[in-house]
Formats: sequence, structure tokens, C-alpha cells
Amino acid sequence: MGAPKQKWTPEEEAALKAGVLKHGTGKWRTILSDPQFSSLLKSRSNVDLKDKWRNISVTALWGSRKKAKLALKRAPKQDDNNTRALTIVRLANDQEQRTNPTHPSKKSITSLDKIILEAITNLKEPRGSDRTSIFMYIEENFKTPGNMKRHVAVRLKHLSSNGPLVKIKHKYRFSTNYTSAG
Amino acid sequence: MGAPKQKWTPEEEAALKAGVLKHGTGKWRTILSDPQFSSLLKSRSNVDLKDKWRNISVTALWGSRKKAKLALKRAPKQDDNNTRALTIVRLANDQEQRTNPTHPSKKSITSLDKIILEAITNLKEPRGSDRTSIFMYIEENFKTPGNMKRHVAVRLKHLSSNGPLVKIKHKYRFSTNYTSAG
DNA sequence: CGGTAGGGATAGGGTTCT
DNA sequence: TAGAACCCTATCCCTACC
Repeated sequence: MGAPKQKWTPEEEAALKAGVLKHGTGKWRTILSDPQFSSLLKSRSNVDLKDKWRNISVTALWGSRKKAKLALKRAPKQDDNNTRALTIVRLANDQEQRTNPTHPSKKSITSLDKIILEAITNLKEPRGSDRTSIFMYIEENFKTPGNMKRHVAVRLKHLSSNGPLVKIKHKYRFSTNYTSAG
Repeated sequence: MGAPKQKWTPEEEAALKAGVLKHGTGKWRTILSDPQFSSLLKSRSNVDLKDKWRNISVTALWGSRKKAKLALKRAPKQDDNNTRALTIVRLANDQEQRTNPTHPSKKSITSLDKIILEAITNLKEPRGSDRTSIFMYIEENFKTPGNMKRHVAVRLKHLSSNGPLVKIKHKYRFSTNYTSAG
């Protein structure tokens, strides 16, 4: 009864990704209305965009939505009585720290780290960008070696323990996000 | 970007309903400021209250806002040959009838009936109150015996066949509501 | 910009189809 | 039967209006 399933073409998917890079996640109607993407996505609704982005993201992180849900069920509570996930936030005084030679963290900023920070900064997602968004930003904007994702994940971990990123807590968030605070 | 959805707890919903019973609909800021409810609703805004009340009301009437909108779009001005559910409306001249000793219906008005009519009147829901709302009004405002709901249902039926309530037809209405016309 | 009403968008759970 | 595409609706956002 509903229309037959309309599979997403690579062109549509690329347009969606570019739209998210430009406007951020959660701006589905804005992306649809952007003349840069509206022709490519003219057969999609804002809800379609949201659903497709969810499929893309969850696939990249967990392999599938079902696995993601299973993983969430298994995930123990983070701290007290509220279920939370960690969000990693770029420090507001990041610039200052990085220019301060006495801070140990600045020693270990790699060029990939700079790209990561650029991604987080440019994505401008108010609630933070998840790894998928960061991966995609880099893929869209740089020539990427094959194991870029692993490298990025490693650097994210490092940046959050020793570097200019800091972990903060959010309620009602179940995936680890990396946010540029400020 | 949208904030993570903060689902309404049963306690919050009860507080909202009690607030509406006390202050009426559309008095969202008043309800929020009432110390009787402010602690329970401290994480909600006046707009949140308005939205939640709309959701409660429209759900009771149509099942969902979307169905309500669809029904409204399809609804021809008057009634014809379509499937309908019954809505029971308190007659506008109810007072007059009840004070007129010659009207047969007034003989069988019980004290519970009066409470029911008070509930319908005071709830002031423009599209009528469903049984749940009526039950809740009574529970909030009176000491209730255990089988109050059954009693109310029985009296509602009686009042609509012999008493001051009258059945009218609505299109695309899937739950029986009891409305104070006026 | 204080408050409400109402249209509309989003988030997340759920369902259908392949 | 897992995964992609799609549906449902509670919640949240935006704007007009007073």
C-alpha cells in the first residue's frame, strides 16, 4: 500500500551527508530546502532524511540498529541512578592551553588531532558530534587512509584523557559524543 | 538539535491534570506557579504543559493529533452516511429541564449524576471529556468507593437515554465522549 | 519576549518489506 | 532473518497574536 521501498542511491546519500556537514544533524527540513541539495533529494521527506541518517550512523557505530539496542540494554548504568552516556567536550580554553608550552597535553597533538578538532569545530553540532559524523567529515574533506576510523578513534580517546577534550555528562544521551563547547 | 525527549512521568501527568482541574485549561503559567504542582512540574515549561495537555486531549478524542487532523480534513460539514461514534452532550438547557418538575428525566437524577454533570461542566473541555477524565475528576475531588468507575459508566448510560444528556453524532470519532455543550 | 494557541518539525520506538 | 526503508506519535520548536 505504501509506495514500494525506494532505495537510497549513492548520490542521494552523498547529498544527505553533505547536507549534514553543512547544516548539522537534526536540520532535516533545512537540508531539504537548501537548493544545493533539494534537487537531489526531491523525492525524500525530512523524516526520510532523519531515518536514513540514523541508519547510516547506527550502522557505522554498531553494525545495525538492532545491535545498537542490544548494546544499550547490556550497557550498565554509568554512575548513580540516572542512565547517562559520556560526552566529550572540547574545552573552552582549548586555544589557550594549546599555546601554553607548559601544558603536557599539547605535546601530543598530532596532525590527525588537528583534523579531528577541525571537524568538531566545523560541524558545529550543538549537542556534539558522534564518531560517525567526525569520520564522515574527514572522509568528505580529506584523502583518507584505509584505517582512518581506527586512527580517529584512538586519537579521540587520547584527546579526551590527555588532551584538549574533556568528558562531561549528559542526561538522556546514549552514544558517546564529542562536542565543541563554546 | 532537538533536545532529547523528556518523557512525561505518570506523576507529572497527574499533576498536570490536577492543575487543569484546579485552574482550568490555558492557565499553564498559573499551574506552574502553584506550589501544589510546581515541585512536580519543575522540569516543565508552560509551553510543555500546553503541549502535553493537547496531546492528552487529542489522544482521548482521536487517538492522535495526526488522526484528528486527517479526520478534520475529511470531515464534511454535516453528517451523512459515514461511520460514526456517539458523543453525548449535555443539553444547553439542562438547568431549565432539571428544574421543571414535569420533565420525566429529572426524576432519576442521582447524587452521582450530579457529580458527573459537575465534572463535565467543570472540565470545560471544548470537545468533551472522555470517561477517563470524568473518572479522574471525581477521584481527585471526592472520596470514591472502589467501584466508582462502574457506577459512573452505568449512570452515564442512563443519563444519555433518559436524562439530561443527549446523544449526538460526530464523524470520525472513535471513543465515546461526554461533552458539556454551551 | 510575557503568555497562549496552533502549525509544524524532530526523536525515537515500532513496523513492513526485501 | 538481518538490515534498509518506512510509519507512528510524544515531545519539542517556531511564529502569530494579544
